[in-house]
Amino acid sequence: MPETTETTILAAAKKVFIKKGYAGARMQAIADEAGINKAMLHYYYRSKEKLFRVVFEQAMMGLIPKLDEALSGNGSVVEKLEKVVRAYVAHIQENEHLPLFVLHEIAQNRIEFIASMKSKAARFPNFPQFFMQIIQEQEAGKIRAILPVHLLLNILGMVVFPFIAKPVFCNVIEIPEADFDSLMKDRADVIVDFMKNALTP
Amino acid sequence: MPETTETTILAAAKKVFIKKGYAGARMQAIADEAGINKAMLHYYYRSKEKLFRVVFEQAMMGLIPKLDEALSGNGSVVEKLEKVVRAYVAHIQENEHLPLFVLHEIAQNRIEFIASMKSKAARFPNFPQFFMQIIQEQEAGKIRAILPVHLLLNILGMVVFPFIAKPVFCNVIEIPEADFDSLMKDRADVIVDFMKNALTP
DNA sequence: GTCTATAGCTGGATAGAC
DNA sequence: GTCTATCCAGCTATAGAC
Repeated sequence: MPETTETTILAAAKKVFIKKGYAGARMQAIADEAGINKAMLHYYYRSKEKLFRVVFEQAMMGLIPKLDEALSGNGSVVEKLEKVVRAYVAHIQENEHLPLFVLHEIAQNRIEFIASMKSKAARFPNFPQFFMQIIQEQEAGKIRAILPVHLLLNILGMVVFPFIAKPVFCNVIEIPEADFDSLMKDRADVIVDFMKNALTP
Repeated sequence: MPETTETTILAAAKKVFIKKGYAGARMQAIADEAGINKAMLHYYYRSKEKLFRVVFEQAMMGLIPKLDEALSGNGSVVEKLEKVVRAYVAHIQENEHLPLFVLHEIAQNRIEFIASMKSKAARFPNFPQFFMQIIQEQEAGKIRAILPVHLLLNILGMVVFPFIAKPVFCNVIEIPEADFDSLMKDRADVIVDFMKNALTP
């Protein structure tokens, strides 16, 4: 990706929006971060709203296709979920503010995102198919009974929560954030282990 | 609690702040919600910042002591965690925007909250003690090995995540929010079951 | 205590020179 | 394309009448 002014702005906007949220972000802060002038933001992206949409879309694009990559193919349910866990933990560790950003902005329903997302995303996960596979393995006695939706929520919850709760958690439990980070290095392994135990009949 | 103007304002402020976040909340919106005038907000609470602090503090007070209630006493680890799950699921179901609010605002570190919180909270959970109990039960072979911090994160993740992710989840998976809500009725049972299977040696 | 009116500022957006 | 200067709406906060 060449470093044009346009891409510099976008990178700066990502940083600021994802950290502060739409309402908390300031165009001035984005301009400063990009090392250029406020007017340029409007020259390239017209408005705060439009700039935000680009940032948000790209943020989602970094998440949704990862699910598809993990869930498609022909591994077992546990193998697929293990892929989900590892892919997300790794991705979030490199973008720590990302999940909270996405969750917060969607809760504000600033976005009617699914329509635009599904059409634009190169890959989109096939949930009905995956859920079916879960049920089949359960009927075959390979994994314990649990509604597929709940299983997915359990996994995603264990993956995502620690990162968005880090500041609260460190404060309440009183451990330094550095210690927390080093604990998180094993995070994927711990989740996979926990999941396997929970699902083994 | 008598319905004075002061309490009316606070209730309105809770509603607006928790739904929109600090940056997204408008004093006018709070005034409207309370059915009174903007000037009154300042008369009673001086500034947006000060009003926010009261709201935030009370929000945290609704969460932290619940942990203590569940973790103190003399049940087993699993029994205590089951209490945590049931208490939080119930509480969040009645305050659906609460967790995202707390997580988002703390991530913005608008709050150096632990100091003021620990001194004001009537009950504050004793984590070292609980973690010790976990280790003891593990050494006694009663539950599987897992670092106490990770275990707690797993449980809280499974509890909190579904509620904060509801809008995303419903959009991506394409199920109506009403269906999701009815799924969530069993949520506590599902988590408890999953946890027990994961922890049983 | 409660209201109306308004001050004062912040921040998104634009005009216009270069 | 990039900058400076500026407009104007929207917001917090206050003054002042009742």
